[in-house]
Amino acid sequence: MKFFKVPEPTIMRLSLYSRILEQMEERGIPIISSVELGDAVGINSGVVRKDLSMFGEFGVRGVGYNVRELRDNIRKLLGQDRNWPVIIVGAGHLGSSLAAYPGFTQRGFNIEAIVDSDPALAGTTIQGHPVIDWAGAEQLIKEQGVRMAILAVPPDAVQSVAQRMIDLGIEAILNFSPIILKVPAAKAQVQNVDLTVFFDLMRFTSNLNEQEGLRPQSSSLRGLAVR
Amino acid sequence: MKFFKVPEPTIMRLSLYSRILEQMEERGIPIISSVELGDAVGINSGVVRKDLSMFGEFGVRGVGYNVRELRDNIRKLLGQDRNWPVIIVGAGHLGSSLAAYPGFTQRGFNIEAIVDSDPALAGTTIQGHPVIDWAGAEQLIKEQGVRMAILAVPPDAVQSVAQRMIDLGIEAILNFSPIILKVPAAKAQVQNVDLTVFFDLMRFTSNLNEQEGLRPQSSSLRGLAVR
DNA sequence: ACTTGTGAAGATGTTCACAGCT
DNA sequence: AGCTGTGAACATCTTCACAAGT
Repeated sequence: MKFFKVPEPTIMRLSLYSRILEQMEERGIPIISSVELGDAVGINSGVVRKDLSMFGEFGVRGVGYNVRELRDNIRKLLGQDRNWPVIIVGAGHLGSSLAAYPGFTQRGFNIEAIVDSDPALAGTTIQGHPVIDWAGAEQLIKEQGVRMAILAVPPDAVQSVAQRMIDLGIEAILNFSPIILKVPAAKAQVQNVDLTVFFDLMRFTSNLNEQEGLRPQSSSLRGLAVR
Repeated sequence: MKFFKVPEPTIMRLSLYSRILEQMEERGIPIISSVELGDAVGINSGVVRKDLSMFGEFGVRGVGYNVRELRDNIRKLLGQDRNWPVIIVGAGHLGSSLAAYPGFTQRGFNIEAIVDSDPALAGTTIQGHPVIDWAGAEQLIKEQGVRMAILAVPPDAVQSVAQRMIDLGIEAILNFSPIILKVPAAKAQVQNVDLTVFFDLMRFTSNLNEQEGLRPQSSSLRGLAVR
């Protein structure tokens, strides 16, 4: 098996392409060009072609890409064509909103359950997904071979919850709490998604714009020294 | 006023530093080195120094950085020291979970209200924040000078809601729906945060790991051609 | 005529290593 | 002795522009 390096930005864009292609297919559009796909996700067409050419030759010169075919290939690349059992930890607002998102199932994730330590919640359902306690989680993870966990728990609980999940055999963790979760790389993979960062990012530019008037957005930001 | 380019990753890391420093201060730690700060956010100390030196000379050679001083400077850089009135659009799960996040207020955002088109919700409160209708939103935005909006609405509503917000004078939009919101740059700034991308990113690596056994995570991913 | 796939050039971001200061 | 600030080397990602294919 021959592996090669793939830029992380490429994977993130594949995810975007995948959704655009889904929409194109629904609308019955058979062919799409790299320019159209690029416009749809807000990037240059060359990036699209580079990204795709990395994994194979999916297009036809002079024509474009077959929408369904490309979608299927990307789905396969991202693993969207298979069923991934997932467990959500934390039945609060964020956990619930993730559980409520329908695109989840469409994209190959299967929410097996939501784990919560509140005994009052165990046995209930949220958006049709059962809420279970830790004992139930242990059983479920073993039985269903769950490998991915989504952490939507309060910041102070993150580290211990992550450890507990790893002990139960979880291999990949997506952490939504505003805490940088660190776990020995050999134990499990962690992806931290810190929403507050996006707020700060947005504000940083607003803050500047205020000082020089609103301007066209550019990918490279500008700063202003403190003194 | 002298502006200079700042890498977007730098801003995102400043946001992380800011929280770590907050924690350090609470624990009464007076001084921190670039190595310690780097470890805390999981990066090389050189990056920390580069990031900070961009905005001024905050440290003391041979000593380190004064925690409180550095925190204050970063707060100022990111605009966390001022009060930013914000409006959340969409009183669903995601909107509610954002409204529930306490760190929001701590970090200089003031959630003025949650706008929702459901008439049954107008007049109620979510997490202490009033839910208002569009008429109320118009008034509030004008009166309070609200400039930032957080969109947590269903995908099909995003584009029209964004337009409506811009018409009401909103200058910065943080879009959480899995749709790439596009707005003329001169009208407003948009930051799209597509959560599904993170899921796909995580799965991509899991998908590969499965084929070659779990490995240490590395920042550069590897791929496998489709054919 | 049109659009892909891709090497090469360019831009951006990161790491290194050491001079400079306490 | 220790840690910052920073130029220079390096790595990574993006853009360009054109040959190749239909």
